[in-house]
Amino acid sequence: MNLVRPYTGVLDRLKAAGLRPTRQRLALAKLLFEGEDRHVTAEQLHSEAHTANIKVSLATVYNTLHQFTEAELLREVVVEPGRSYFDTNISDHHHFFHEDESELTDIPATALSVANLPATPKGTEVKRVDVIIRLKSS
Amino acid sequence: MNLVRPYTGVLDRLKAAGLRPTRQRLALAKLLFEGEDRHVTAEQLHSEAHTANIKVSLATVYNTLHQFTEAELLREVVVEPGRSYFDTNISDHHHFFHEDESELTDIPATALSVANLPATPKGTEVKRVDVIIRLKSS
DNA sequence: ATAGTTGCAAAAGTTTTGCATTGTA
DNA sequence: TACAATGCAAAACTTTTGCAACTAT
Repeated sequence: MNLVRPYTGVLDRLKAAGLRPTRQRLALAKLLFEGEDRHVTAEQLHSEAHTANIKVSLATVYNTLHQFTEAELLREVVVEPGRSYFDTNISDHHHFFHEDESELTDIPATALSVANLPATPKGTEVKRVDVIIRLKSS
Repeated sequence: MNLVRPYTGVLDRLKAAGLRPTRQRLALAKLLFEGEDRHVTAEQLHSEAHTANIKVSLATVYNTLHQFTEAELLREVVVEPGRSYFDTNISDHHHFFHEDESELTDIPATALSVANLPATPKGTEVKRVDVIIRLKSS
């Protein structure tokens, strides 16, 4: 077992998710998944792609991010009005959100516990529990 | 003590917050604070105002909601990309978010506990802890 | 009167959609 | 070749800003 990351090529990952490895998709997947876990906005990823000489429109970046989210390769995190972050860490965990920097960092699920969850309303089930610890500089 | 709501006129509330009670502001405050606690979007409040024959632009609704939030008469809740909710309940509590209905409901702080909060990063302090339990129909 | 505040039209963002193009079987 | 999937321009949202008009002192 590889502690850094159970490595599978990005290509295999896309195939496993049932997504065609098109040029744009593969390029974006490489930017996202080859390296450390990260939290990116669509705009950030788009400009990275540009810098890396990958020709891709912002709309495609959005579509791709949503397809990856759908395929559970990414997780969408909503902490600010008018902007979504996409998290490459899809394991169970929570977030610090540093408001001054607009920056997210992970909190392992083991480092925090939510207890006494109230009963869910009739006819519903829990999809996910998000804990966001909002920080400000002190 | 009034169990329903420790009633102070909306006018006094605005004054106490240092906000001039202009016609629009007063009208929006009445819609927001005279009645049950609620979660509204800017668009919702704007259309309520229209229905109530209050002439106010959407931009002013946004400005007013943010001023109220700043003055701690409201709390902003971000759970969906591209839309903010404003909560008239400013006491410590958490939220269910029913994704299918795009609807928020309150969870009293006493009904749920977050334990073992990790140490906050150097130079930061906790501003708020948001717990969002995302629900789907089952 | 006038200094500060307010309210809104216009602008700026972010995100989604519709459809021509492309790629695959 | 046919058929579905893709990528992007254009459109649709939500939110913010700059400044003319207004208000309370």
